[in-house]
Amino acid sequence: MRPTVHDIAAAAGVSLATVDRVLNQRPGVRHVTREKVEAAIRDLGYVRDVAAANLAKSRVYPLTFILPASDNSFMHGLNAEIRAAMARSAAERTDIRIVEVPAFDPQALVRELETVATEKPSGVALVATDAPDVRAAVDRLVKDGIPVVTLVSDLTGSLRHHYAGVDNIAAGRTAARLLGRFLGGAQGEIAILAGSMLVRDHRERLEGFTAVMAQEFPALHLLSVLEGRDDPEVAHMLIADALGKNDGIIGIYSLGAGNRGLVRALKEKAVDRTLTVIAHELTVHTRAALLDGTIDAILNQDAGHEVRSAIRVLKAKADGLAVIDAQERIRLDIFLKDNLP
Amino acid sequence: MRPTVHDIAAAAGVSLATVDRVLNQRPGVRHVTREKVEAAIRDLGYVRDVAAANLAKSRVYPLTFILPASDNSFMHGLNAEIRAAMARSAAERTDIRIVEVPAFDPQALVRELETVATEKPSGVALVATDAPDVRAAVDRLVKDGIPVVTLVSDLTGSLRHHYAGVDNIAAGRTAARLLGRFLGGAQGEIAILAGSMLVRDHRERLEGFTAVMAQEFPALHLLSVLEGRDDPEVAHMLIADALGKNDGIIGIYSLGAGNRGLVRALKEKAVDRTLTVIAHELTVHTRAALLDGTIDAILNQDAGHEVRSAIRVLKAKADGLAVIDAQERIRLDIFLKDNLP
DNA sequence: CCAAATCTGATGTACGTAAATCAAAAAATA
DNA sequence: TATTTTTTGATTTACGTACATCAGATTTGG
Repeated sequence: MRPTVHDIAAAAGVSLATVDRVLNQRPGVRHVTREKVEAAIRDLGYVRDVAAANLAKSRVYPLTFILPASDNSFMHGLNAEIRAAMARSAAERTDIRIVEVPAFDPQALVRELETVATEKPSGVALVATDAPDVRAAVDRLVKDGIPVVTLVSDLTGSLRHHYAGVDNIAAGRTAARLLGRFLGGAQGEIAILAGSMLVRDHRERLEGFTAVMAQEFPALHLLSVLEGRDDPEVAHMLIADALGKNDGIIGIYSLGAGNRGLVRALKEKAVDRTLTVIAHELTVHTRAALLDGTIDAILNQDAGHEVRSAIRVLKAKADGLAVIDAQERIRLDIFLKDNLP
Repeated sequence: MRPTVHDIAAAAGVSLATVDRVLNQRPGVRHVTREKVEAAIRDLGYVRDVAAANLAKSRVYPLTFILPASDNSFMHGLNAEIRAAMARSAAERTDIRIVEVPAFDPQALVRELETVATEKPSGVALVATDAPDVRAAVDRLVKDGIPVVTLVSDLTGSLRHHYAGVDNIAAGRTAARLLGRFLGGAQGEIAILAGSMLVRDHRERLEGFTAVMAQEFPALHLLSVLEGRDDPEVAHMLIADALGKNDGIIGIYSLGAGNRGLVRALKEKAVDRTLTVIAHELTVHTRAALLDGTIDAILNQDAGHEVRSAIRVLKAKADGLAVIDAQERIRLDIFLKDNLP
């Protein structure tokens, strides 16, 4: 049997109340006594029974998720996964709130972070917009003792406790190698469709992609980046235009959202030519395109895993517990038509 | 606030004791009364607080893991992950026991399953050897009310509650497509190195691989399967021999273990030729080979995920709770040198 | 050395459920 | 109707921890 507070009290030769004061960092314990208790805790290998503690505290974890109000499949999926987690709130003792802020608007995000700070939740998860003010606001939250996890897009250089998302540089590099290898030794042009260079994850994907391309596949020439603003219509226009003007294009890397437009353009303009296409995020549209051969590979991040991981980490941090790192690593999924879930 | 047993009792107009009898399926409740209580449970949306219940029961989940006594990196890794889970036993209320049985020996496995049945654990996880007797033994366990999860290798057609492992047919198909695409339109021979055709997961990988190869890459000719018994020495010998005799080989698919031998053979015999190589399972050896370019892609199943998933599922089944399917799907990881963890 | 301040112990209640006991009520049987 | 059997209620203890209160002990400062 694992030791309880009673065992600690007996071993340290103090009362239960004193053990409790030490464990919960309440005042009124002399230094020497505190050390006696801590020694007993170490010796017996006591670990607080979190379930019992939470029961006694009737603890719930109020968690706030701050998301950009973007109207694309990925954000909708993320939203749905958070709602699914809300449905499990009772069992998980969470009380989850979703807040939407205008996308790509650092100031709005900062204001929201400040509002959230006054509510003192057990934890905050946010899709970070990369700006110094946001960093500062996050750091303030952390210094107030509130666990913070970045979701999907990281905020490097800030004090956030954890990042629940994929390594986007690695994603870009992987896309480059897949595209390069799939194209064999062929020579030609590569079109790149991004959402916006203002978002960190897209910038990082591009960075990784161009690095590997330059180093390992010099026969492939990268065209300048098309910014589709994650909008299917814009994406369609840009790709249709590019394919019409340039028949040297033999490959496409779509690193953002709005792939419905990309797929439509491909079906209209590229039936007669062989294009190799790599895209991000598995949606109904990209899935269908992968199956019918329009897209050759999809790189994906599992929003469900990201949300569940963020919640686990926030709860653990709120309790000062360790997390299983391997479990919380969000993996880059590579889907070919053969290994779709 | 979520409803408690007290609320149910009040709503159903019965006493706490009766609610308890209904909840824990104890005898001594008239049919009509039982239905009144169940109605109240539904109406109020009561869900038992598992943490409190476990606390009251001082419940632990005795779990038994049955593994083949195989001496390869993957099984060692699996073993290590189970031990890591044992280290978390206190917090997770588990009491995990590992039993090793001779590999590829259905009778030994059946005997062990029968022994385990007498111990009435809360759950059993096993790496299944595919045989009718084993299926029957598993079915008996299930009928005794003991949750059973197959690990790594499934036992289709049995009553096991869940399979914690990858889809090996999909894995084989994916390997085929990667190899085919990486080879461009080239023509040549493909060597296949397996552990043994007696193991279901290897058979399934081969099945998926040959299917896609035949259908989509007719220019590639598959050589007959080499069985390396998951042994590095045997694998080395077989591959070195094949490469020496046949210089039409342009690709290799290694779908089992013992890749240390494969890598050594490649470094000795294939420095001057360009081979495309796909292997399974990320280990120190395959990892190094991927980084230095000897191997082009690694397909992997995350043993840690499999073990944690098996434990979660067994606990949930023991409590009659639902599992999050998406969370328990074990994914096929595809590693290129760019997205290694 | 006494008063004040600080520390410690003893005790009780609570969290939500499990499980047991005994008494009382209701139903079934004779 | 009397008796037995079955069903239900009331109550208590327990799980391991949190938290509050009050009394008693010990340590400080003057």
